[in-house]
Amino acid sequence: MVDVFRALDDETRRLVLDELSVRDGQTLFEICSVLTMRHGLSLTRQAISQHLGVLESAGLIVTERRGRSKFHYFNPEPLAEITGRWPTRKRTEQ
Amino acid sequence: MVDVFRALDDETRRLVLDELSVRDGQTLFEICSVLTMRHGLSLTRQAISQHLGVLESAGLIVTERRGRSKFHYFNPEPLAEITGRWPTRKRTEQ
DNA sequence: TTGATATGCAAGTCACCACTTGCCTATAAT
DNA sequence: ATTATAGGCAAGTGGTGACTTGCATATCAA
Repeated sequence: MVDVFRALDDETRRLVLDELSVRDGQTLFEICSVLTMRHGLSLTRQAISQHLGVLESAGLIVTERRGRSKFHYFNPEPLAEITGRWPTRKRTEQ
Repeated sequence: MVDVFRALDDETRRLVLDELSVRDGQTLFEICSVLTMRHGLSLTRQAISQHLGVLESAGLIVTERRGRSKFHYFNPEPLAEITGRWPTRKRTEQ
């Protein structure tokens, strides 16, 4: 089990969420190629797969398997743990 | 320079922000004692000091020195980098 | 000035995380 | 059946982050 803060503390994982926000439901191979093409990342498929595992463990993505493909969907719900924990604007000075 | 995601990836630092949200402008010693008393942490003063340094480097706290005391204030502005990066609710299915 | 208070700096240790490598499983196509 | 595609598992490595320890600096009180 990985918490949302740990999951977000990695630029590669944040880029994965960016790309799923643009186009939801991509496969591992699609995510690999888009990270390579659009962000210049040169990571192995296994590295990306491990990142997806972390994101799924934190609840930030949910997956659906069809045949030999596995589709990944962005789930923003865990982000509420961050937005709800602290006030977002400065309190009035006392 | 530490980014906001790195800074938040530590429960001790998150607790510091919690406590500053409750009572802003505490000194290092005050933060140490409140973490010990209310959260059962047994960390050295130096450990807490390093955490405060990380939070300040990320812009999440600002400090003000008066005499031999240094007061720490919570600054939530960097949190906007998180809340603004991804949609907070699930997109309508296509 | 002497001592106590509040904080800072720097080196060292330990554990964890990101990444790679190598091999394996399952589904689909020919 | 054989081959290719899509993904999974596990061990090993390198680097970094959290924490401690020891010493130093600065401010205030007596």
